[in-house]
Amino acid sequence: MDQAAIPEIDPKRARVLEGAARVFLNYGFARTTMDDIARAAEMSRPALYCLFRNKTDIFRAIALSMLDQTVETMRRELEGDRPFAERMMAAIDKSFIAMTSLVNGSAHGAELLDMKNSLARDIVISWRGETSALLAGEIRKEALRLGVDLPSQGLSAEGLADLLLDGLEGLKGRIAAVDLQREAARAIVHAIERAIRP
Amino acid sequence: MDQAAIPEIDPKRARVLEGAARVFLNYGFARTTMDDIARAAEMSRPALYCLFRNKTDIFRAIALSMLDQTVETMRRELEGDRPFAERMMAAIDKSFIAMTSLVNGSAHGAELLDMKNSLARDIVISWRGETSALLAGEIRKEALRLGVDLPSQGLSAEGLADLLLDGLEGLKGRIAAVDLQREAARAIVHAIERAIRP
DNA sequence: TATTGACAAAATGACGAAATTTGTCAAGCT
DNA sequence: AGCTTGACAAATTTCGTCATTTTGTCAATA
Repeated sequence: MDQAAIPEIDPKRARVLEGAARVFLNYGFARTTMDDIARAAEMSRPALYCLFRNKTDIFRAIALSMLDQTVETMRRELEGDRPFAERMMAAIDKSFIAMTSLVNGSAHGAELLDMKNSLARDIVISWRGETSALLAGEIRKEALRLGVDLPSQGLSAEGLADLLLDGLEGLKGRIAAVDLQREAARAIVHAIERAIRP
Repeated sequence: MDQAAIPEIDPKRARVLEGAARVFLNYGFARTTMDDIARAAEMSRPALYCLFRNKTDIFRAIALSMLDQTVETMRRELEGDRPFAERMMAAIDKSFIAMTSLVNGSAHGAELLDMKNSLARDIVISWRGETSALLAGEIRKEALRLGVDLPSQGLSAEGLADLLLDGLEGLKGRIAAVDLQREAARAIVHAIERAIRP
């Protein structure tokens, strides 16, 4: 929390991150120069180096910021006492699907996802862990509400959360239309719901 | 069936495919020359051109052959009247997990998987469709045996098969050890089994 | 103190020459 | 005949070099 919050509250850093994200999405990582980023953030190029060590760090900061925001959104949408499937779908829709559609609409979105697998691999792995734990907690809570002891049924909340995330990852690559993605996601949530019922 | 069988029965083509697969796994697609392949297949380079049009065709033929073999194996393992989960796990283990461990052990396995997404994209898509249909059929059969009407429960056999395949794809990337892969796969199958129960 | 213009070092791009690889022969072997 | 081969031109890749761009870090400035 602390490590993520301190850089976030600096408005200059935020300006760079927003501008850089725009440029990255339009030109891709390799084709954007620090000068592009400086102009997008309305400051001189050297000033960037007071805020970030280099281009890679900016990219990683963007990834961290977006993924943190995703987790935050997901956590918020999971609150409340609406039915399990409804909360899960809202969380998925507002975080996971929203993020992919943002990236899909842009020219170099795919390239940036590749970058996440190399330049920001550790950040993505950590995000995956957080998200998985968050969803697993929700699944565990729902099982408890239903009076089901998952382990004794040969199930694990973590395993089901991973299944959900892998399923979302898979459908993201296979289905282009957002509404069909939502529909497929709903099917996955429903399958999990049925798996954990008494 | 016919289209796949005709090239398979030619022993010379098979020799090329075996040799080329070895070389591709060691050096990657870009770094292997037709001469490498010819030597691995113990024939002269021009002779290759009597059997395949170019290097890409050889690669695609390897992909087609391996994936066809995977489907065949899966179909065979799904036969018989053993319990649902047992047959599913055997099918997954002998086809999907076996193939990934082959690729994982080799130097340029990852690169070749990338190639499958570009040079042989259509073949992989077709394989995915076949495999999905095969697994969906099995799921549908099991639901029928249990007297469960999937659509009326908000489930679809195809959706569950896709969930299974996406889950396998995901765990393949996340888990290195084969026995842990098997364990995670078993958890997915078990979740599906519970989802379709009455 | 935050920002800038300027500067050296490093990275990238361009481009012609050299070398390798490819695809296709006609000729040779069984 | 049928299959294989060495040889050859075309295409592609690699290499070495140099010009340009980009990066990261100053001291100077407002």
